[in-house]
Parts: sequence; structure tokens; C-alpha cells
Amino acid sequence: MKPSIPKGTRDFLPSEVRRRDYIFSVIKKHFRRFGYQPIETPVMENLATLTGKYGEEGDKLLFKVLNNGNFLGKADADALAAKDSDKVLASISKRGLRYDLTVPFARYVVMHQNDLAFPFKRYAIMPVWRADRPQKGRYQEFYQCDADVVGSDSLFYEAELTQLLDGVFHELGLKAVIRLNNRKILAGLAEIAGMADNMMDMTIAIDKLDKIGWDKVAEDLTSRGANAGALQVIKQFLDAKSLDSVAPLLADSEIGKEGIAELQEVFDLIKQSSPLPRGEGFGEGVYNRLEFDVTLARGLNYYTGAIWEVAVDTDAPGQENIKMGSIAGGGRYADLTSIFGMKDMPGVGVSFGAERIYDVLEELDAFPADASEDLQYLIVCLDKETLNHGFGLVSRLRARGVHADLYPKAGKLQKMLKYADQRNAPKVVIIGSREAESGEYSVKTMGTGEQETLREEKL
RNA sequence: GUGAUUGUAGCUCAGUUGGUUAGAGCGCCGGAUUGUGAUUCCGGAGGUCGCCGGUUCGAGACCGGUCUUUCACCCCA
Repeated sequence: MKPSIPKGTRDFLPSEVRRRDYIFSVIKKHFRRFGYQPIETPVMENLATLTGKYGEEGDKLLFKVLNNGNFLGKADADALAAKDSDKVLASISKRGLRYDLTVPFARYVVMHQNDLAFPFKRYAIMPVWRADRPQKGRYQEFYQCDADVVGSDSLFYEAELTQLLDGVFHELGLKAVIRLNNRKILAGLAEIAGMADNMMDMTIAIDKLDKIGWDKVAEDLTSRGANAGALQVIKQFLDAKSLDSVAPLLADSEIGKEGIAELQEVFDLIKQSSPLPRGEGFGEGVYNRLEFDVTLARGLNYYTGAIWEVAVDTDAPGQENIKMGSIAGGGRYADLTSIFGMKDMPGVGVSFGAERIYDVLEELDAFPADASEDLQYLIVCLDKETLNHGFGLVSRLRARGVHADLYPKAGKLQKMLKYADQRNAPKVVIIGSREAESGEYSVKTMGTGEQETLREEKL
């Protein structure tokens, strides 16, 4: 049979895995730096845990796991006869693959509340699955890197998560633009525009402003039930670029004013407490561009306060041609655990899209050189008699912590050097009868082709 | 889920209005060079033309279906 893998999934070569590990390790380092602790949850959750958490669209994108055994025998016969997939589902599938890391985390917090100290800060770097139609930068299996804190509504966390986002992209050498908004501001807008009942529709429409322009957004809004008065209010709102100019427009909305105050506090905190060296960054207290963006809506239903979205800064030199959606995002959710029976447990978190970050770094050729190199020495032997000597040498080098490998057959040097080249070995130790006798090894540096004679202690 | 798009050697791709034995570059293997890779020269191997069906005397090419790729929606990392 012809080998293949499912749509939207990928295999990774060793060099790719090393570079992915590099991204994960940078992100993990910053998670830990900010006091987040690792947890793990199963790749499968009970389907009931997942359904209804991501909206109607999200439910369609859940991967369902078929029950074991004679699942059709136990299926809802009426629904089956009627070919009603949605209805028959409950009787043939009780598990599903996780769609993100946040909902399983909420479930985890509720189940382990007695073992956790609140505020509880956790991170997780794990794959998630979505039955979406694949595109570039969009896969059915991909990793998310999440940091969340639950059990506090302190705005310090909004500030520190912004610093965390900033720190990761700074270390990765990627210029990013971090956009920040607050759902309460959007709620306030919906209120004064008379669209409080369909705020979701409104935010989805205005989220597309920079992509399709105001005229199309207005069209979209109208089809979603906005009248002329509402359009005017929204237009005026979207034209206000700064927090200061938005604030007066929300003077009549309690929730809107709250959102403004919260965001202002977050920006102030970040600026006042900035650890940046003098002259770094854009004057907002972080390395990357940090902006208030009133058009930022983000899809996930459960966000209630701050929302982030991070994109590649295409104004930065060398990054002009990068076309990629958001590479990180997040937000505050007032109430994610109550559906699992735990009240008053606000949370806030961010998520890094490692796959997209990989694609961007690849396109920018921004991976550090040593991210694709692992082996330090390859040992090659010219004849059978010296092979055992070579195995002794490689064993002693490994015992010292040196990354070393042995070519397992005596063969033509030509072939063995070619193998060393493919293995990306920076140095090759050549053992022939001369070297085995004297203990003076010929060591070739592959990059330059130069060769020197060294004793074992010098390796 | 809707509408497009792609698939030929390990990789990137040619392949004329349907016509003999499907090609190139790179890579791979062997040799020039039995102690020197990445550069040079010579030789060689490698194909179910994504898959299934149809039209035809004849299909890599045309038609239908299906899978996959990419893209726009929807939504999202």
C-alpha cells in the first residue's frame, strides 16, 4: 500500500523537530520565568466537556472518537434511520479530541480545586485537533502553548501576560505587534449603538475592518441587523484610534467606562514598571509595538475582559512580506468554570501558535544556526581491526557528555565523510591503524576541511 | 460546511490537437580516487502519470467520482 497521513497532519524531519523544540523551549522558559507551572491533560476529553464551548461552528470542528465495540448496535435507531448525524452522535461517540487547552484546563481546575493554590498559574504545550479545512498555517493537528491564571481578577495579570508575549517574541528575534482591546469596551459600543442583544454579530463584523474596509463592514453590519443610527455610532467609534478619543464616546455606558478604565490601568502598569533598558522599544514599556485596537474582537465566546492578538509587525525591516494571521492571542474570561460547577473563578491567559511562529521564522531564516545541529563528533574507522577501538572511544566521549556517534562499519572514507556531511557533524575523528596505535587521532573540521592531530583528552 | 485549485522519478517541474519505449535538473547508487565529504568528470538505477470508473482502436492528456495540496469564504492558531 502507498503510505500516507491524514489531511492536515504532518511528519517532521529531525532538523524540523529541533527547530520546533527551539521555539517550545523559548516559550517554556518565559512561562517558567513568570511563575507558571506545567500540567498535562489527556488528548481525549468526554465529548460533553467539549461541546457547546466554542459555539455552533466550533462543535462542527470537534473530532469525535467512535465508541468501541458494536457501537451501531447501541446507536439511537430512530436517529440512525433518519440519517440525522447530530442526533445519532451522542449514542455512538462519548469522547472527542481536545479543541484547545483552555476548556480542558477549566475542567481540570474544577476537578482538582482542593489540590491547587489560587491564584493558580499553569502552562501547557500540547497538540490540539480541529476538523477544519487545511490551509497554509492552518492544520488539523497543531500545538498550542498556553499560559493561564485562574482565581484572580487582578489586572497585574493582564500586564504580566503582555510582558510575557513581548519577552517571547523579543527572544525569538521576531518583531511583533501586540494588539489589546477589552470586551467591555465592545459591550459598551453595542449598548450605545442599540445592538446589545447581538454584540457577537457586531464584533465579528468590525473585526474585519482592516481586511475588507468600512463599506463592506457597514454592509455586513446592516445584514446583521444594524440600523443607520447604529452604523453612524460604530463608524465614529472605529475612527477613534486611541483610548483617550474612545473614552468620551462611552460616557453613557457603565460597562464601556469600566473597559476603558481597565485598559488604561493595564497600559499604565506596563509603562510604569517597564524593565527595558533605556531607549529600547516604542515607549510603551515593551520591546514590541503595543497598541490599543478597538476593532479587535476575537472569536472565542468566553472572553469577557481584556483580549490580545499578536501579529507579525509588517512595518519592521525585513518583515514586510510576511503574510500570516495571528501568531498568539488570548483574553480574560470571567466565568469559564461555572459550567463545570465552580463559581467565581475568573481567569486570563494567552496562547502561542507555535506552528505559525515556525513558518514565519522559517520564511525569515531567523532560526539560530545551532538549532539544527546536535552531534559534535562522528567517529569513523578505516578497517575492522580499529572498529572496536572506535567503539571504545565513542563510549568514553559519551560518558563525558560529548555528543558522539560511531559509523558502524569500516568502509571507504569517501562514503563515511559523506555520511558525516549529511549528519551535520561538525567534526570527524578518523581512526586507521596509525591512529589506533599512537592514540593521535586525525580530526577533520567539516566546515573548513582542515585537519589536525589530537589526543583523546583534547576532544 | 460552500466555491475554486493542485497531483507525472526521492525533490522541483516539462510533457504539443489523444498516437511508438513518459523526459529534464537536482538528489541517489557506482566509478575516476582501496586514507578525505560538500566542488569536477563518466556511468547506472529509479515511474500503478494520486486512486477508482468511463469515453476511445488507442488516455499522463478528455469525462465522472474520490482522496490530497493550495486559496477565498466561514471560523481560527
